[in-house]
Amino acid sequence: MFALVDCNNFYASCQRVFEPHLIGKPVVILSNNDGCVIARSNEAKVLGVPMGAPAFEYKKLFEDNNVFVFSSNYALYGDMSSRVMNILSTFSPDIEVYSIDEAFLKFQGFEKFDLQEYGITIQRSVTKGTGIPISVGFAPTKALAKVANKIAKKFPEKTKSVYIIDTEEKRIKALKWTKIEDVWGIGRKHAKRLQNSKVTNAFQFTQLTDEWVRREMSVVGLRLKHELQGKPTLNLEVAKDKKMIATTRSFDKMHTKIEDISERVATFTASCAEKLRRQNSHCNMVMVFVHTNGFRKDQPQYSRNIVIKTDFPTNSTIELNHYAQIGLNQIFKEGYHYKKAGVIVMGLTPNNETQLSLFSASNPKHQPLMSVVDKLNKSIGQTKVRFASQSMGRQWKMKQEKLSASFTTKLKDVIQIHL
DNA sequence: TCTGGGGTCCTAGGGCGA
DNA sequence: TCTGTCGCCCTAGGACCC
Repeated sequence: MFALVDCNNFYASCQRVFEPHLIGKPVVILSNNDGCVIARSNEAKVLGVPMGAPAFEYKKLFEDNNVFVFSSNYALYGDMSSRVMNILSTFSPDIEVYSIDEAFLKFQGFEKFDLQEYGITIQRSVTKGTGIPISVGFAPTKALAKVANKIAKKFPEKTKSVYIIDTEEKRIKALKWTKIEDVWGIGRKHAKRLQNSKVTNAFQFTQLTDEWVRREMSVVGLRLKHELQGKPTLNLEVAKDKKMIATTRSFDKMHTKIEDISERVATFTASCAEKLRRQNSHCNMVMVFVHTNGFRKDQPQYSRNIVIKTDFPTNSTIELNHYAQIGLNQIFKEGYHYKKAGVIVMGLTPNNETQLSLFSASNPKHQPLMSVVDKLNKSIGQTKVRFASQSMGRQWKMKQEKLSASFTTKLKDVIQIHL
């Protein structure tokens, strides 16, 4: 049996833990730059705030309905997430942290257990330990556990937020209830294609022939079909090193000069390099991209990316920025209003497995320098130590007008209780 | 005026050596 | 020497996830 544990409206719930007056009120969380809505409480969903809604379009609705609006606070969410995962890992040795707010747990040898009771115990422990409400779905496969979880979340009173698919009858009933576009692994494109073929729920999907599914949706679709039929094809995944690392941002306003973009690219590269070193990896490719604002149909559009191969594997900020700037210079075109840029490092290898180059090598002085920079930034606060290519004078600030305190990760933000 | 960010996996098609 | 075939590797693009 697998269980999928999912935190309810995770970001909104994190805010509520420290501001309990928000319970029962509509709450939304905005993306970086306070751009779009990326999380909503149930009350906000009822008001008709869709996922991904541009914040400026809904400003009036927020004001009219006293919606509490927050900028995203990843320090808080990340810390709360690890607390939830720590508690979950006490219930099964086999756990896959699937995302910031979800985890799969595997239960082998639990046949004699009353899973409904066990699920409720899990749920109470997490809520008691963190204040975050969760839903639990049990089923013989991961895809069915996702379905079970959705039912638990949709009918909290009836299910006590725990639902188990453990009979053929329950499986078929659950699949008939699940709309095809809500199935895990079926995105917009496939949902549309399936609907055109008169497949509107998950049960109908499982009735398609293997050949059709294989042809139209590749082995990924076929695996999903088998999973929904109750035949396990997916197991828990072990945490692996990343295969690429990206830092990309939209700008608060549009930029036309290469000096401005160049500074941003230097900062993004520094961030990628720092993440690389944290993962104990080197990379041998750097991709740089720039975009104009696709929403401004009145302006000329331009977007390009370029991949630069490094001469040797490296994780030095200085060396990587050298390549990133070469890339930027090749793709930057005058006369456009740029809204977004990013740096992605690829071709990652662990530090101890890097391929040496015959003719050139990473500057040996960089390693100790980088480790000092990382240490300093860790002890005195992120990005306090910067490279000259990252402008010191100018303040690039993300729009974060509604940022809450970092209640669990900054000493000065810890809530004080005076007795 | 204002529309996020960071990932993974799979397939098709071309280059290339055996 | 020329040609066909196979398999491997790489890349671009598409689809998906949160």
